[in-house]
Amino acid sequence: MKIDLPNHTASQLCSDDDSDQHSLRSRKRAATRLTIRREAIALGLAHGYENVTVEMICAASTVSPRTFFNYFGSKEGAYISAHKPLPTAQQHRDFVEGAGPSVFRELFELICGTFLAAETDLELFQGRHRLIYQTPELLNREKSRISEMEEIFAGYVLERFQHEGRSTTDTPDLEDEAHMVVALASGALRFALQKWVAGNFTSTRETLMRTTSALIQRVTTNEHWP
Amino acid sequence: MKIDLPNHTASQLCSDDDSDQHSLRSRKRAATRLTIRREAIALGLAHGYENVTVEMICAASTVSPRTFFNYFGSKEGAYISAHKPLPTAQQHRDFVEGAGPSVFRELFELICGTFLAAETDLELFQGRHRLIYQTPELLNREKSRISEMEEIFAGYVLERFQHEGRSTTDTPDLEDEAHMVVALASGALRFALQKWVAGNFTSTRETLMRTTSALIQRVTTNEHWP
DNA sequence: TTGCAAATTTGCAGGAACTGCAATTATTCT
DNA sequence: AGAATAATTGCAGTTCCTGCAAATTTGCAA
Repeated sequence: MKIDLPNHTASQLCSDDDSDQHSLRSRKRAATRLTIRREAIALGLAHGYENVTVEMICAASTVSPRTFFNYFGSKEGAYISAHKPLPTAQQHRDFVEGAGPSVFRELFELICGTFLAAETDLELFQGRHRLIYQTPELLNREKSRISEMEEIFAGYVLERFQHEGRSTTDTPDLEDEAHMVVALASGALRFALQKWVAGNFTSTRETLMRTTSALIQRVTTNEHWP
Repeated sequence: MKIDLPNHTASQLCSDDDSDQHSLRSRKRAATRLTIRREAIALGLAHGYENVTVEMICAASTVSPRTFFNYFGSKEGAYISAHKPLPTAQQHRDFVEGAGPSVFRELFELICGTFLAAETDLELFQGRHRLIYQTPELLNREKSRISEMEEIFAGYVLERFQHEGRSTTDTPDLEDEAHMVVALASGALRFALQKWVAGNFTSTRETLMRTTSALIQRVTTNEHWP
């Protein structure tokens, strides 16, 4: 099994996808990857992202620069969230075929669920989050990562619409409608995530859901349409 | 007057801001800048962004590489939209103090007006647009540029809320609410822009407004809240 | 017009990110 | 153990980008 081909064109950064479970090899790889990430973030937090060189990171994690690039493909790669949190086929189907009354609520739950499930190492997550939000360049990357996710979820919403019997030929804007639903839900998620991080990861998902749902409602119903 | 300090940290790319009007100097600078942009985009369209080197661009526009970086600070700089289209103080005030019934509509008009007013050279605009949307790296930049704009407009919406008497202490989520309003309006704008470009810049702003407004309405009113 | 001051362009040296290639070392399989 | 496979590494080279100081151009005033 070859490591992470630098499939850089598609703005792929890297994946922690370890399809093998328990070979010495894959455990070692996972360990190395984690070490590099940790050192990278520690250095970034200590000296500021732009003052950290790949060489420093390598020195701190005792790998060669070449190996660093084998793993991450780019300096940023070591900083940007590893997982592309995709819903399971099951979650996907449930959402598409679910006929609940509120697309927003269900979409939000879907995203929430997928997103939170993916993050395992809280400490790493926090460090990365702090660093990203104090580094414009990383923040930009993060934002575009998020907007890639949004594309995907917009696809799901579109599927759901079609499953509800609405067709693109019938409603040409259907795709745009899907995108806007996602934009709104995503705004809500950003909000929720901020609360969650600010509150040190304490509040329950249920509480967040309630608050957020109220927010969406307020935004969209205070409006007097022309 | 010094040229464009490479204020690169704040993800500033460059500005075509020519505060002087008519000195030979500034006209020459403007011309050079335009030439470089044109050549850069032409080369990008011809060979693909990543296969174009700064040296090629320089050769095509007869400036030294060092001068290129004096102008644009980065390779991307020559490709990403130059203007940061900000509303005039007048437009800003009108929006903040306007008490119309639909924030969305007025925000959309504000953005639309500011945005379209800024683009003068249609041909350049089209070329850039085409190239950006076929180059992931540039698209990311563009997206983050857009989300910077969104920040700004979210600020305006917040001001408007406050002008309406709503305070942050009263409603802690007020800022988030502003962001969500912008997210929605921005989704609408993206939609509108796409139509506009696809239709070869023919449809009137009024038509777009109507279609878009209908879209927003559909998204937010088909919803049965929990 | 001439000559000085300020703005602009340029060359050069060098740092840092990144890639391809081939050699070396470590793991896995038989 | 020994062959097959995978991971790591070194090295040379390209490209982006920066600082600095010298050369050139332009604006302006005597």
